[in-house]
Amino acid sequence: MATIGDVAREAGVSRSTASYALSGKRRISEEVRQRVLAAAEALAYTPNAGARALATAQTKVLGLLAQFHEDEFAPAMMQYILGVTNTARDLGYDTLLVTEADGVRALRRVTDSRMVDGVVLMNIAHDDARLPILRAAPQPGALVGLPGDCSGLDVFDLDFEEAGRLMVDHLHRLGHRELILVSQPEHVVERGGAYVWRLRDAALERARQRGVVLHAVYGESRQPAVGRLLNHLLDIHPEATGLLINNEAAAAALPSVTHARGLRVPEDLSVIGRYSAEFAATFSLPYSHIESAPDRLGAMAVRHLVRRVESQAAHEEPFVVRFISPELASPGSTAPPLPR
Amino acid sequence: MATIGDVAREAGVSRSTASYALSGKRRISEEVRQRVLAAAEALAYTPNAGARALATAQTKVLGLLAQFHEDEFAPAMMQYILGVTNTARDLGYDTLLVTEADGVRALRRVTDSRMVDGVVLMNIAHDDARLPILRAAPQPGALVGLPGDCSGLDVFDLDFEEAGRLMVDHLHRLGHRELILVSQPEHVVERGGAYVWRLRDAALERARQRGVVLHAVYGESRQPAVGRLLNHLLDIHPEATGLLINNEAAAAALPSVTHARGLRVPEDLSVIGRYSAEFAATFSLPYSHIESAPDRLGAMAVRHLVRRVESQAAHEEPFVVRFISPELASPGSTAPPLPR
DNA sequence: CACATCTGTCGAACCGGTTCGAAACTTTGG
DNA sequence: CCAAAGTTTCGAACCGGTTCGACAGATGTG
Repeated sequence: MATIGDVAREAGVSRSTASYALSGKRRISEEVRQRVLAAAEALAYTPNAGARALATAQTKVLGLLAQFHEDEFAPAMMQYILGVTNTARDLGYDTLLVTEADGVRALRRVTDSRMVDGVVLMNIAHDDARLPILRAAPQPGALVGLPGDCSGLDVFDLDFEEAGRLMVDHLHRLGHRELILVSQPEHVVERGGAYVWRLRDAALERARQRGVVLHAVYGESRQPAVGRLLNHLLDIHPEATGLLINNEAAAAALPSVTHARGLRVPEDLSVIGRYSAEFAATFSLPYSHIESAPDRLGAMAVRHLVRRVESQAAHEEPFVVRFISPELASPGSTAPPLPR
Repeated sequence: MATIGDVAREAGVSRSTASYALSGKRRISEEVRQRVLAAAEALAYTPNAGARALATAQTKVLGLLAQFHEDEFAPAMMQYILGVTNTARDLGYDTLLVTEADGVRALRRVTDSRMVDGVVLMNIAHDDARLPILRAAPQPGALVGLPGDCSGLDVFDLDFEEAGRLMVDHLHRLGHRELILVSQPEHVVERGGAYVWRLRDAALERARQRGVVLHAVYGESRQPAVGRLLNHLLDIHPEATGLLINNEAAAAALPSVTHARGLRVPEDLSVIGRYSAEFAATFSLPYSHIESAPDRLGAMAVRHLVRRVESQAAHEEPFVVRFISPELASPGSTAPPLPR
């Protein structure tokens, strides 16, 4: 494999001249520059990433730290990952995907060894053990998900509170007065998945204000448990005319449940989910839903991260906590409740 | 951040002694070794990955090159990725996930710049443009998926031919004499997705041998097209008593179709799919299926790759093409056909 | 007691880039 | 025609590790 020394020799110049000719960081006469470029081309020269990283203290790699819990819904993760890798590449960065179970060790390893210029953290827990490490790390970081303490961090998330309010308001406006909210399983909350209670508590609050009855329950993450649960809920709340779903597995399972019960959506039951358009297409879910925009979130986090990595000025800027506003998409599964 | 020079100074030894004390590649007196270890601990020393890569010509990173086509079924990909990243980590490697649309450029970049010690290629096309690059690269590679020409490559895939035969044999043995096979959409084949015709052709051949009528058709990758197609197929082949599915989207859409038509599985229709257990659980599919074992395939590819990377001997070994034998899992959706 | 051997440590070179300061060569102006 | 200024290129140092050969001191042998 050709080194810059080989290129320099081939072009008949010194290594430094070759370097400057290729990087353009100093004026090099047009004639010499062309010779160097031709030599590089002829030798198929590509800079050695390790050597460059050592010299410039930049790796042009971002770390993406994800954690996969057995009981979580893996397909949804893919969209976040693609949002991150594609955006990173557009900005000239590659992505080191770390899925190690021990997130603290993983983060320490990639930052301490300087394998990455910055990191994106996913699956943020309310009291995430990785955050102290990140705050102490020399590289900047960006979170996708809201922790309890955002100090010293750039944070990006869907506005789950607003999502909860939006769901309730929309159905209240249509005339619904009794709703069911199916959240993620309880252990997701125990693990610190704050978005679950953020949406739920805001929805409950808004329901109270509007005089709407809202039954909020934890869901399940697997079949057949989640199907059983949905049936049970519809059994014990026969007066409920609307269903709010903050749980991918429950959304995916709902069509067969309504079908089996002979329920028409939206005539007999209005439904609003919270998931991505991609997810809706994959599972062919016909419900109105709050777009959770995983690709946009991943892209935002990376763009901010790269700005902080590259610009000395941005490095000093105050930290941001930015929420994507929830939007109600294709509202085809909600309607006024039928008079009883 | 502490360098090995800092550690050496702290311990009162030379840099080389510090290096040997930490790596154990030469005898160092116990007393000095302890001093160095203590100094490293005190300074929270972690080797700089770039410097080490430069010195050892090893990055301890593997490349994972995946390609995402708009019309493909993304959720299934996640299992392969996790199989690769987790196995890699167990063996001491991190994973660079590259999802760039231009796979050739991506592969060239990561290999030429020596960012990785080896690469795993996914989404292999029959005539994959990346393969010449890989064969010429200094790093070894492993494919997950079977290309037309395996020469000079380590290849790992499910035995799709055997899967096709297994499906036909199983239903033939139960007494079925007319079957439908729904494959991936035609454009997947056009793009070079050989596994589609490998399974189909083997199934057709075996059906011919057994005197079974097999209607093989291309499927669709999205709702509502795939649901329409399934209905249409059941309409025009009323005598068919078994359905073979080599198409994730079709498998996911089938329950609602059979339900709507009032078909009981397996009494009225026996069904065998080809997908992973993880996929089955996610979509709560109750069908007998051939396990496609994405995590095992990913793990196998990585283990072989790492062996080739690390062992001089393995580097010289002949290339392997290894197929995972298909296994029929939870055969609850097949039964003898009802007498008509 | 001289000499060979073994052990533990050090210095220097190397990996392949980047970058700074200075040297060599041109051009300009008095 | 010479000095000053500007342009272009070079040499050397540095980034942070690893590794080879050599050296010093301790140990063993005849």
